[in-house]
Amino acid sequence: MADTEPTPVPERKRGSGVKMVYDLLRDEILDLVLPPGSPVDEVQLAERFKMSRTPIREALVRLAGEGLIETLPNRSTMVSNIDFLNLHTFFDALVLMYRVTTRLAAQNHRQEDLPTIRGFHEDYAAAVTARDTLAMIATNVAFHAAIAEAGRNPYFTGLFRRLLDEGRRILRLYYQSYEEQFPQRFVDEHAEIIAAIEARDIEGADRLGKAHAEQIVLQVQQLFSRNVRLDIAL
Amino acid sequence: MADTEPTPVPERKRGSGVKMVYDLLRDEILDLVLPPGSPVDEVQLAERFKMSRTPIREALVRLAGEGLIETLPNRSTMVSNIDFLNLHTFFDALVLMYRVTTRLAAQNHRQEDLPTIRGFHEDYAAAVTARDTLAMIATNVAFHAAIAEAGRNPYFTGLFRRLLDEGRRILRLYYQSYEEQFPQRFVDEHAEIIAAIEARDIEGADRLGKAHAEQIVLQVQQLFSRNVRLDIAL
DNA sequence: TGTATTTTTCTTGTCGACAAATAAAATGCA
DNA sequence: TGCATTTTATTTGTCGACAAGAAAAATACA
Repeated sequence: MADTEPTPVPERKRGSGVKMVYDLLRDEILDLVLPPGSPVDEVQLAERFKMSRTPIREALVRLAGEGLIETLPNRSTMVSNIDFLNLHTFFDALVLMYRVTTRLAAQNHRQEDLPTIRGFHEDYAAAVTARDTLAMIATNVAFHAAIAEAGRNPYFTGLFRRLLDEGRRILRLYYQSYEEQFPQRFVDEHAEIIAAIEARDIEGADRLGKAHAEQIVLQVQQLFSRNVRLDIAL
Repeated sequence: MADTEPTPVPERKRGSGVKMVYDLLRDEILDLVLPPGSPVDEVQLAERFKMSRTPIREALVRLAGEGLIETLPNRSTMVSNIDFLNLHTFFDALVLMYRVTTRLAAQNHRQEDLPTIRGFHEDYAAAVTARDTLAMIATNVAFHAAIAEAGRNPYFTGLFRRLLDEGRRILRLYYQSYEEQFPQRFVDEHAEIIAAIEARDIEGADRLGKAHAEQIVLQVQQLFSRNVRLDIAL
């Protein structure tokens, strides 16, 4: 319980510690290695990373700023809970950002954006044929994040990135249960989206982005209600 | 130049220092007391607030997380610049958030939200008749922030708040020039928006929110181009 | 035994000092 | 004078230690 990692690195450069701790904790939170509610102890982290509490603290402040952890004053810090009761607000925001970023990509993308997007599209297709669920999640996120970048609106990409993070956490929670859940259909939809972006078909991209997002949300909701039903059945 | 404030408070409680510094710096940045590009010196702030660098630093990390300041590693920290070249991305995001939050308010508000919204509406009307420009900016922000809260989607309200902050900074920059710029018309539109929300007219609220936002953006853009033209003329 | 009160423990919040990195200033040299 | 090099100055990054606050444990008392 004390050493969760086999001593990452004993030596590092000035200024790199914060980012390292931030990135690693963020990954562990989003991958549910640190499940919601887990205590986050500064001293323990300081020992684990072989540094003083100061840079640890700075990383925690940043994580708290993004809502990934919560601090009870003078008492403790823990990984934020997933607000299952208000998941609909999450889905609303997610669908809108899918739409808007896809739309803006059709409007604002440059030629050099397309190879990147196509690359992730192919990675996703490969993950689907390999039935590698975790790779599907990761490449799907990368695909849509790349589209958002091509849309070139930092306000939207910022929110979208946070939403995708939270989605990653939620999907991890159920990733055992969805075999076949991200099917070939999504690969085809991705291809359509790319075509609309490339053709600068703004309304088409908007429509496809929305429909695609709603499909994904529907899948997750079904997954969700199925699991709840299982819980109740026991 | 050294003491910008007449010694705020020499005594304070454990844990309150960070929030105090954060709030004060945030206000000074948004009110352009600290204009874009201003250096933000940790030691100077520590002296000014009579505390050590540690809580100052934490406040700065949070401000950096919201993009209000920028840190050059190992060198200096300064107030973020306003990205005039990409203002359209700001306007796009602002209009969409106006729309969405108004729409969601019509859908999700509770009875107890309306008095608050009406209160800010009246404050704004009073500021208009008094021709108090700064009060107009402040109450307009409060009015729309209250509507967003009534929409009850923390993802949208979070982004909206940041956009309104940035707008506050931009408007401050030109606040000398716009007399009569927020006219009676906006008061009437606010009243229409309230009516649509109360009637739970979702599509109507959406439409009004969008139109209202576009009007505001238009005003700001006109203000902007007029000032640019002045600069060029000189 | 049950409850109020004191003590202890544990975690965070703050501090002052030092180290590292960068830019600016000073110096050397042709 | 012009340029490369060394030195200094300034600012941030990190550290270890201590203090404060809150919960948990221990104690006192009816």
